[in-house]
Amino acid sequence: MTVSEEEYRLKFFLDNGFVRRKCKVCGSAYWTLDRDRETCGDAPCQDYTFIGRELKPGVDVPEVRRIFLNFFKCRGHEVVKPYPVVARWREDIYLTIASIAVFQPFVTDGVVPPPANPLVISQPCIRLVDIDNVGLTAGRHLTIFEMGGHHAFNYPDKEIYWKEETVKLCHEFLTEEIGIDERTITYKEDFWVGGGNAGPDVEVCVDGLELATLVFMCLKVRGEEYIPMNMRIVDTGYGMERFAWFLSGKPTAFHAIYGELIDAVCRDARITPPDDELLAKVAKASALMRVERGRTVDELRRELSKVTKIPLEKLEAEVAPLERVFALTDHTKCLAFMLADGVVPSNVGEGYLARLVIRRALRLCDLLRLEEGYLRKLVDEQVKIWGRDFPKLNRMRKTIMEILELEEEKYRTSINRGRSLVARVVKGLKGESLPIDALLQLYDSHGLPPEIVKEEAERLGVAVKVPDNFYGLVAKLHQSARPVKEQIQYNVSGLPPTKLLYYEDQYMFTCESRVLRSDKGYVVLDQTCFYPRGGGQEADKGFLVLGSSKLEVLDVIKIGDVVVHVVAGEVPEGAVVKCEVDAERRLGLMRHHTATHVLLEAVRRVLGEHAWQAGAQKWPDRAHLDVTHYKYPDPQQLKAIEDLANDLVLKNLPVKVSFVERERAEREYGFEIYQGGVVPGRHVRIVNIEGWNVQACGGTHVASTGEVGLIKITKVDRIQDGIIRFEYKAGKAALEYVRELEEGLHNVAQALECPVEQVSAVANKVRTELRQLRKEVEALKGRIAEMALPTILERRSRGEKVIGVELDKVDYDGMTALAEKVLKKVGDVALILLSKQDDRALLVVACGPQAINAGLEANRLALEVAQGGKGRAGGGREIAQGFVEDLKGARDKIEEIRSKYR
RNA sequence: GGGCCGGUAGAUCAGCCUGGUGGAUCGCCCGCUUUGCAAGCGGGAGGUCGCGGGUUCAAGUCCCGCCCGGUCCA
Repeated sequence: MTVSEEEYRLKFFLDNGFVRRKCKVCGSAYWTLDRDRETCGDAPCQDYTFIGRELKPGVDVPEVRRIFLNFFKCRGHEVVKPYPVVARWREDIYLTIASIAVFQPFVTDGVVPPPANPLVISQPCIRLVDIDNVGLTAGRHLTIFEMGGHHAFNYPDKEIYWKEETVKLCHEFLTEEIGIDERTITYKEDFWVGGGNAGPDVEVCVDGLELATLVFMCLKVRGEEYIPMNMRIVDTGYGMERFAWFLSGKPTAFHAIYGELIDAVCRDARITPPDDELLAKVAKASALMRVERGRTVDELRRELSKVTKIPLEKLEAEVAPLERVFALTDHTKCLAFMLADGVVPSNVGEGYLARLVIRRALRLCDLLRLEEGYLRKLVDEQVKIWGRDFPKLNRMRKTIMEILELEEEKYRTSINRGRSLVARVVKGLKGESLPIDALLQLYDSHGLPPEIVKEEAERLGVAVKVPDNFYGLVAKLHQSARPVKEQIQYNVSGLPPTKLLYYEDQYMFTCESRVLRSDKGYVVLDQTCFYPRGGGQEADKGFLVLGSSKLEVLDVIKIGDVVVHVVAGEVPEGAVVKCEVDAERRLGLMRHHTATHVLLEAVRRVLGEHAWQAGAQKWPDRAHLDVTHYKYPDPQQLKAIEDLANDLVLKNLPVKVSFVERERAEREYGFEIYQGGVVPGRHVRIVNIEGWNVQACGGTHVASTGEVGLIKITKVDRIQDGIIRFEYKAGKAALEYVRELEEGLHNVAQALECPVEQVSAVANKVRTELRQLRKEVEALKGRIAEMALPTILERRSRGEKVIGVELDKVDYDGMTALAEKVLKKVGDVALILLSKQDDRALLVVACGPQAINAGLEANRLALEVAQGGKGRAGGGREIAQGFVEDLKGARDKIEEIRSKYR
């Protein structure tokens, strides 16, 4: 995208004596007051010149935040409270990655007005894409940071402010409020694309550090094209941590953000931090490094050594441990926020991201030789520090600690399992070094980081070469196309929105409607009381009645604003039909839907606020609810949940449904209303069980909780790590379920011939008896087989080398046991056993060592006998088995062999 | 959601590739030995080889489906 220079030729720049220059390093155009300036002022075109300057020594992040918010408040902006770091109102991203993310997509699409206009916010943001670089760049990269943003939303009919005012505000903030020399400020021209939107922007840099970006969002990205938006949005981002770093003049941002915590961790890890001079040198140089994804740490370190002329060994020894401390403090703050917002570690979704950060942090702890449980300790410190401004951290402290303890345990067992796995792989190794394939497999299948494998393998004396592009190779393993979801395609263009009668009266099961369109089994009406599949609720079934003909409704779907009835047949367009919803079925669905809201709240109250709905499905006779939680609930908790839910049913509270403006609903009830996922539109439908639970929900509900009837949890399952599924039944279906259980119990009692009260005792007795009997049978089989033993030994002492024995209804096990006993005593016989069954005879041939030497091999003999007896056989030289159908033929064959070896 | 790995004695695992008598170590029980001990010696108990189907004379082993666990990626 080429942007016209005019986009940046602001009156503000021209009036105040700014000149436009091109950076001699990167070639970017920028505006400056300093006519002698040669570079754009951003890293890596120049290094950091603010380190050690101490413009405002001792300033920290809360202080910067306060200054920032207050400045813009005084200039007409309303201060908006920060949103969660988990972006539950969005489907396209897991985490809040920028302050503007808070207002996407509904505000930026013009669907919903912003909470204030203009507004200012300091929003904690999490970005994990650069996690590898955290610590290496003196704090330019962080997983968690606060983005200060002043935003103005300009509508076609209402202008707040645009480029001129934005840059002016920024400039005033930097110079008047912060006290930066205006000649050191550069405004670099740039074009920004992200989140489906785009627009020109200027990067605001001072002394090598980009302090803010001012984006003028005015385009929508449609494939290859940019199309103008109706709205124009001022989207600014000021790095609070960067300001703190810049103002304090500390060697790294981590010192500015965490202060004494860095020293404390260094002490705990027994690290002597390098002096500030060395640190400053490294920090300045890090500004010049091209830090991109895909470049390895080793590579960067080598470059750093070259730039600073500090020997690589010195860097490794003195700087690397400190960088790990930086990364660890960063990761622990990130975890405190993620977990406080209710992320439960898992192998899927945002939970996986949490686990990723936890595992990296634990690995850092190990590298720093910090004791077990240190991660928890450090996160606890972070909760204390940041909980002052973000009270939710304190509220969730107990849950956070519990989760971290469980995760550390999992990590340790996983690593231990991994170590023994490495030992096994090494043992099976023929060559000297571990192949890359094995290394990849250990990581991909068992989560073993290559360094751990290397460490363990080298301890066992096997060399390991970890390729520089290791994680790239891992990525290669996962190149596969994703399957496309199947969906009914039906063109509804030209049709008016269907009037949704099920929202006007949830108990309306019949109505009269005009047929707007009918073809290929799809019928669209002007209005309907049929509920279409959606929000986890199954579609209604029933009939469309026209005169004497009844058309069965098989499915109902909603495409845009149009409800489409899937039927077996056609109705004439323009006709008026009577809709008849299967009322009994729909009532079942309503009970289960309301039961779901009731149960969800019970679950959250018992398990905690981190328990978020991760999915739900309602059928007429059952439902399930998936919830994020980190361990299997114990029986007391389950009982408490069930009790709580049923208490609420008995209270018979009204279930109130209303349409509310989105922003009002969010303000009044919080993001907890989006448990079932994001719902589109200006107005959201709010289902309110007063005093209990409020949800944004499009489903149909009963009018009061009493109508739900009994709620019975039927099964609790861990469907994924970090997600548990409750299956339950409500109303008549619950009764039916209990009845079935009762019937089943009676059947068991009858089968056991005991009273119902004693089934478990009797079942236990039967089980132990069965075990005993099985053993006894086993022993008896051996004994029966043994009975043939004296005869066999006697025949052998008479000189028989091939001994044929016929048994009756002895199975393979018994025959094998006998053979074993014989061969234990004498090694020079070939034993041919036949055991008569109903329609055939089993055959086992066993040969002792001397017999084998003499040419008597069990498998060969067995085959011969089987051939003679119309059977089949096979096996090894010592023992072989098979069967024969013709007993006489087998006997003859055995006789033949006997005579051969007499 | 997809890929990969695994499920065999109370625990950790071998056996599976190449089908033919289910094993090792620790733990447990009994006995011996020792002043004592996480010790030593001897003996013993302990298994629906995750579940179901198929192939085969024969399946822990091969094939298919399912369940459970782990792990990586989105």
